[in-house]
Amino acid sequence: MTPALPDLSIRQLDYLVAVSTEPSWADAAARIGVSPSALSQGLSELERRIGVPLFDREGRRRTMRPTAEPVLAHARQVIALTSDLADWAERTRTGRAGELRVGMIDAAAVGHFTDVLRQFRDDHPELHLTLRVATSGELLDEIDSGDLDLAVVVGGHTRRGVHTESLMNEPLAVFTPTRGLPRDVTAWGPWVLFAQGSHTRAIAEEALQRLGAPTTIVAESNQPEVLRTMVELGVGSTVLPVVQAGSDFGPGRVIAERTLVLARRDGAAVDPAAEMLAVALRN
Amino acid sequence: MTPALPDLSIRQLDYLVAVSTEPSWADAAARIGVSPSALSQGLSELERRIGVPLFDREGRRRTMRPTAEPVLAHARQVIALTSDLADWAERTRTGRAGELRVGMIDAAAVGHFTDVLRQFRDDHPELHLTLRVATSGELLDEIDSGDLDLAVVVGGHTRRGVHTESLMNEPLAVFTPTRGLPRDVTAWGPWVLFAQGSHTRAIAEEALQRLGAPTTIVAESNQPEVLRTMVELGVGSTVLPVVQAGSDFGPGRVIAERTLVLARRDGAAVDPAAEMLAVALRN
DNA sequence: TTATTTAGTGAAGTAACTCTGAACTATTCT
DNA sequence: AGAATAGTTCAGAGTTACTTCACTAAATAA
Repeated sequence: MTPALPDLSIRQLDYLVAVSTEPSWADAAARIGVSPSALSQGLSELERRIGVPLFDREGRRRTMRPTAEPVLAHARQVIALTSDLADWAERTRTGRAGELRVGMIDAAAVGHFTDVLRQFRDDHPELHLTLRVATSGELLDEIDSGDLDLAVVVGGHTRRGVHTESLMNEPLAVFTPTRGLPRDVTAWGPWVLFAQGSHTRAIAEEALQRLGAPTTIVAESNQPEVLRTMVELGVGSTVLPVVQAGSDFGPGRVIAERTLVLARRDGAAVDPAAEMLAVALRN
Repeated sequence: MTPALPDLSIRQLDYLVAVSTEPSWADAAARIGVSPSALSQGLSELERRIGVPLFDREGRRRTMRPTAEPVLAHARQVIALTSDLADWAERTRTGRAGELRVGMIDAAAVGHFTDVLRQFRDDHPELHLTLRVATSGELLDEIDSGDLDLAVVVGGHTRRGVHTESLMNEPLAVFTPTRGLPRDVTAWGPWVLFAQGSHTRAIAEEALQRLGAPTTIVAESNQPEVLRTMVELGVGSTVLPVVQAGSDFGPGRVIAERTLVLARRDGAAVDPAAEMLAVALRN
């Protein structure tokens, strides 16, 4: 059991330092921006709480007694520490300090938001920003567990405890081997698609079914690079976000769209840095 | 102009440390001796004043976010410092630390209060006690200027700004060369007395005049040792405090008394150590 | 000396803060 | 599902800290 500490406030300590620095108490009060009376009462209260006489009285005037030196030293030190803390807080508030853990699906990281990320890094050189690229599902898990502060993922997932906000709609298009896409929808395919379990895969399949196309799947991968290569090899057609199709294919036939959303932990404190990045991502 | 510091109180920092230490906030509140509600509100206030989010909300529960680590470190440090200060205050209050500057006239230092001083030194080994022996006038000047915390001097002086309190009455007696004191008062003398300006000298002269004795003065000194030697050499008689007469003379004839008083600077804060010594001096 | 200025304290009133207790909500345990 | 646990919010009361104003002691000017 610790012997109850005196409840000193920064303000009181500041009073003490002020009267030790300024020529008169009135000056000290003025510097702090408080009435002389408040200063007088505040110092009386400080003296009372510490329980050791700090001042001698010369008539109506009080002068700091030498005994009070340790208290003054304490005050200076605590004020210096608090000043450092205030600096830290200011830097954190303005995103110039701290850590920010961001997750993005590949299309966002190397497609839509590359420039935003680069700019943000430049604007906040002292901020320790880590970027993790993974699937929406993984990223959402990490948001949920608190391992990420913020993520850009494919919308449509519903995760308890994760708050999402729509960022943009992104077209998904069919890309075929160089010979082109048949007029007859039932002649489309076979398919090389994102792996089972991927939300984008589900959107693609659903769109194909809606159009009446066959959904024979001959290969799967979560890497768009792999899908593109397979298409080039003639293994089949694919459905990809336009931004990930590359320039080797034609413009592609848009058959659906997916939404990219900003995901944050529900109820997580609004990290100032995270909020700034969020603003940047919204354009 | 310093950028206004957040007015954090020790109490709030204590809250933060408590929740970081105890398994639950309820436990933390209990340890501090405050209601859970107060803890909750106090931490919200702390967060608000620092201006940086410190907690994440898991539903209704708040958990400290890693970002808050610097704040926690700050809190620990300030509390440690304050704890040291509280220790110092406690030691100062109980006279186990600090400095005490005492003045005494010779009769008090080596006569009446020798044992009190020795005892006090033993009781307060960590207290830095300095003893200055000088005349009442000099000591009172030093009390007045703040160079002494407390002094034992001869009463009857009136010094503006010095508060005195009677400690004891002390007999002054006539001591003569070994042949003894004449019956006839007018045959007394000549005298070897304390130096002009001494209050005791004035008391002695006044008493001799009142008795009708001649006041021829043949030698002066403020050192009782010198006066005694002169009496032994037959230069004359003296008037001394009984305690300073030594054992070479007879019991002496008491003709007056002087008062020893405790002198302290008027309006000076009551130094705890000084007060303890004052108590001891009063017996 | 007496008047004036200066520095600081004290009292009353008010605004801000901080506590308690009660009601309420989310989470966990059984 | 129901009970127990943990923590929050709200309202009200008590405390604290500030401002203004009146006052006193000391220093300075006349």
